[in-house]
Amino acid sequence: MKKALPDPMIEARRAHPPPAQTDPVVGALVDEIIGRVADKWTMLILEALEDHGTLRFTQLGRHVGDISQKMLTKTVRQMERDGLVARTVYPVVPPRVEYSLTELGRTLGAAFCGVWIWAETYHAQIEAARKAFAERGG
Amino acid sequence: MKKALPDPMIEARRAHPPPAQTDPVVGALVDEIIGRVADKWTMLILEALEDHGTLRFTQLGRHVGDISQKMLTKTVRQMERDGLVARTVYPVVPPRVEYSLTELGRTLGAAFCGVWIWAETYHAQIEAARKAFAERGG
DNA sequence: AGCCTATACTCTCCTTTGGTAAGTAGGCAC
DNA sequence: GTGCCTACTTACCAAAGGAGAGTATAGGCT
Repeated sequence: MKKALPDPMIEARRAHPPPAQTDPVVGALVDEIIGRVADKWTMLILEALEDHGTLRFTQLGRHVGDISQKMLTKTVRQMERDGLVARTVYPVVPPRVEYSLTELGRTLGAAFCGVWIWAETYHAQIEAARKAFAERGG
Repeated sequence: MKKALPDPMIEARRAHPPPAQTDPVVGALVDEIIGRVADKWTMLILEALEDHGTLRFTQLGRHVGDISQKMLTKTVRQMERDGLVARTVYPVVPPRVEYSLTELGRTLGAAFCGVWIWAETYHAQIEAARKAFAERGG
């Protein structure tokens, strides 16, 4: 499907990678995106939609877990705005709204996949580190 | 949305996990870890230490960008607690404190690597999606 | 002696963000 | 009529986070 639009700056950077360093312009842009995408609720909603496909508002909330309706609405709207989720409204009563990942959302889900695997793999080490930290006086 | 009354569909799914699916106990644990690790500052600090190796407090802050000292202190301490960064204090005046990634931190950095590549690859599409969203009346 | 500098915080105040609980719309079953 | 269903809003309050000033103190300069 939609191939990544060739970004000349990124391509140039990849062709001549400075000592493992990003160029400042792209770096700033990327940091901005990271700031929007790297939050708890975005990641959890992404996971829920990845695992269960299309979901209605309330179902989505249940799968995410301890999220307030306010944050669910807000986060999902932000994700829609960023082209990560598709929101389909059926004009019926009672209302019916379905959420699913777009192609772009699925690529992000794939990117985050490594983080989930990491969490699954190392959560025991984190617990251990935390205990050690507490014991030497945090 | 707090208590999540037992949803029969969810329960059924947990009883018979589809292939390549996490078990609910580990899943909850993982979600908790995601909640701690998936925040803007943690990711940006991780990136800074990955790119530049050992850094002192003020240098780290400069590399991260627009972070307040309060959040830098807090986030870095949390990361130390979780075993992601090592904090070395030299008892000299003026004070000197060095931060670097632990082995565990480096594995997390590697896991997040995919997200940075995603952001670099797709930021143009996000901008486009946002513009389209605004035009059809956000 | 007195003063200044450097660094890694910490503290106080204030703004922004997020949670909680109570609406709201409106067709349908009763 | 009453109540129910669902996907939101809204009002209010608590918590998180930013801005800027303050702290400690060895060494250098005057």
